[in-house]
Amino acid sequence: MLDAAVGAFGRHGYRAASMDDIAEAAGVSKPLVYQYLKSKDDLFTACIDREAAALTKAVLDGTRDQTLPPDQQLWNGLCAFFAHTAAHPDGWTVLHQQAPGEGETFAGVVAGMRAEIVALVTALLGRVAQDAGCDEGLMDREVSGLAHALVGSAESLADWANSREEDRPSAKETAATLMNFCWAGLEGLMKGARWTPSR
Amino acid sequence: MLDAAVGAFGRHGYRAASMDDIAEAAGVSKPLVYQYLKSKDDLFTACIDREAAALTKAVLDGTRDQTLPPDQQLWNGLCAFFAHTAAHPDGWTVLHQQAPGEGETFAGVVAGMRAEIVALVTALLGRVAQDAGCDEGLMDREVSGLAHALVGSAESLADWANSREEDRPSAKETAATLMNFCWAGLEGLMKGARWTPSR
Amino acid sequence: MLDAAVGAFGRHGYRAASMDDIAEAAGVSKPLVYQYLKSKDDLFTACIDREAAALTKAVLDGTRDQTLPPDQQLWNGLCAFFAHTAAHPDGWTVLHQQAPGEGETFAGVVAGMRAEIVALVTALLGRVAQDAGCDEGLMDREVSGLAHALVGSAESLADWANSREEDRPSAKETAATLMNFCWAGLEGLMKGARWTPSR
Amino acid sequence: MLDAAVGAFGRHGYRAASMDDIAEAAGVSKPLVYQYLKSKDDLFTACIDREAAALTKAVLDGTRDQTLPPDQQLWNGLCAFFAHTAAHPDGWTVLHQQAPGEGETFAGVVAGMRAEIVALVTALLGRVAQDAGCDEGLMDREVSGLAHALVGSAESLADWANSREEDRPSAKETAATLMNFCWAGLEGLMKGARWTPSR
DNA sequence: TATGAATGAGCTTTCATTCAT
DNA sequence: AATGAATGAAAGCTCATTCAT
Repeated sequence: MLDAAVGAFGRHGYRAASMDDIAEAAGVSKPLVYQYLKSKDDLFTACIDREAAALTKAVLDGTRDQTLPPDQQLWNGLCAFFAHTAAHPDGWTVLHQQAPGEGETFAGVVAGMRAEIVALVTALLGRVAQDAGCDEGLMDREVSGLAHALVGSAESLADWANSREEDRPSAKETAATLMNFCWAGLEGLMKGARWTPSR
Repeated sequence: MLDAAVGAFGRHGYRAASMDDIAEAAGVSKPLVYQYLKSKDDLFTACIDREAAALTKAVLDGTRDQTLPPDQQLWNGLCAFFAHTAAHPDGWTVLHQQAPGEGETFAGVVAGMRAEIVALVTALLGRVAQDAGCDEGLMDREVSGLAHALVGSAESLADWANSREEDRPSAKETAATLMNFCWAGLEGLMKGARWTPSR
Repeated sequence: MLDAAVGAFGRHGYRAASMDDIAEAAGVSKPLVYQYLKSKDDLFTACIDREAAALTKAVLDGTRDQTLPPDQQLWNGLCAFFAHTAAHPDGWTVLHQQAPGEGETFAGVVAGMRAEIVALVTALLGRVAQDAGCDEGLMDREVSGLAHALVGSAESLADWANSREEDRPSAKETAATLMNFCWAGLEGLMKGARWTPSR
Repeated sequence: MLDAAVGAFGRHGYRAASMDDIAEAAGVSKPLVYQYLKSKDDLFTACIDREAAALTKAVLDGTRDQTLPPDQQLWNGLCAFFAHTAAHPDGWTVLHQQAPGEGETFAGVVAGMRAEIVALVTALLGRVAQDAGCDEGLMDREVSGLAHALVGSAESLADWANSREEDRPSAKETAATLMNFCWAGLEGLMKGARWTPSR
């Protein structure tokens, strides 16, 4: 039933998806939906919770092996991320496009999930900095921004990959694109290389 | 009047913002709103159009000087982008959080704006590749993804910067973070350097 | 099961008391309720019937002894009435407050019960008139009104007694109040004494 | 519009009267009803308030002349009461049959009105006792019950008079019935005459 | 027999949208 | 030109009522 709800929400948005639609899509009657979940808000929250937990779990599972070098770990996480978003496009839409715009309550759940992933990336970048012998304190203020940039580019690529009707890139291809995009820069950055405007 | 509408939409979302709210916020009566714009859809479209045009113009103006080296041009564009999103937070919210989730019609407008900016970035990356003497054809398939990654990280950083209640980074600081994040990678990439999984 | 229903109806009213509430209060499942009584209407009717019959029986039992003088007979009936309404407050509420307002069908049952009691009182007043040697025909038109007044004051006193949280008067005290209130008047009336406006 | 609502509530009861019915009866559309009164509860409350105020005013106006002897004053009040209930049968039904059974909120308003009238009657009875040279303290405990009995009989007679399809008694006739019913008893009572069971 | 699970129907409420002034 | 007043249409939610076990 949550599947139907996620599908409806993902395709029409929170307000536009009526409970009738959802019930019909689930192949049940409206009151039954209300028997399981007390209100539309609760239903939406349940959807977000489930999708957020699933996505978080996928990424955490992908990055479980802490013995790998950071780039391999990041690569694994990205592959897991793109594989999951490709496998659950409606869930991804709900998380990325619908929930944040429908009020603080819903946005908060997604923000929490995002914060968890950002924290993961931040920790990973910290390891890179440490490996590079970089003064960690010097970096701290910047790392949060970098993590947000990395997560944002991954989100954008997930949308991009999902939006392709044909010739859709695989999760690994997308992950490779992102690694190519950022890794050299990050590694260099951790060694102190910085880009500065010429004047 | 559009200002009031953008404010209401940005703060409450498309469905949650009632025409009463908007009219009141604009200090006019509801029928007057309908006299200027035929329907709520039209009003929202007008908002999106205006905000998208303004943001596009800001970025294009920032990158007008084609004689600059690509990194300087990108830097200018990013500064313009972050300055604009910081100066028009409601507009940015409407474009980034509300419009895409409220139906194809609205999403299309934003997608068009995004495509324009992606095209700009793509062209810029093409110049980099050319400067690096890289075989352009070899890159083409990848460049679109890179451009989307870059745009996505910029969007994410705009949100991140706007969400900071205090110690909010300036547009230049944010742009610097992003340049640091990606430029070394992009430059190297154009010279053929690639990240590959070790196994 | 009817007890639970009467309790629920008395406390929440006919519409506000849901079948779920009633079934739960009765400690059985909803379908079982429907097996015994075909519908909510039937259930309510059964409640009213039972309560009306019980109240009528109590009053009739109290006034069974026709050999007593009329005032003693009335006194006995009132004691029985107040004792019953105090012992079955929910039933009394259902009869007095809920049923009359919920449609002709239900009101009819209560009206029937009331008519029966009014008839009893009317007969009693007839005996008083006869004893007083009063021309019965002269009275007839008025007696019905007097009986209604007497019944109404009894109903009002029942509510009043039940509504007292503390220092609640006993059935006999309440009956005495009512006898004091009306008996001298009735007796005089039957002898021809009448109150008339001075102008 | 309140007229239509009072009519609908009086005829069908609070729950059974749908907002559609009320709007149609008022000759307007449902949203208009909501523009004037925020909710069904508010609408019902407004009806009760208005009817209670009107009835209270009628009775108070009838008993305004404090220079009259108590029986005349009571007579005037009763005439006003019966005239009003006969002129506004739906309002009377709402006050007497619907409101008390539909929740504490509504019952409270009616209880307040009733308390006001009971207080009026109580004061009146106090004057009678005083005129009779009766020890007032001795009476106090009983007077409240007497006042409730008197009010209850008036209510009952109002229903009875309104329920007559033909040969309906006038307000004065009804008031006379009630005065006959109670006045001799009350006057005697105030002089110390009491009815007591023979054993 | 007795019930968990399910639903048809209807009610309150809201909102985009339009007259009539 | 500009608005107070009004409405059609639809959504969320509840409840009496019934299957299928």
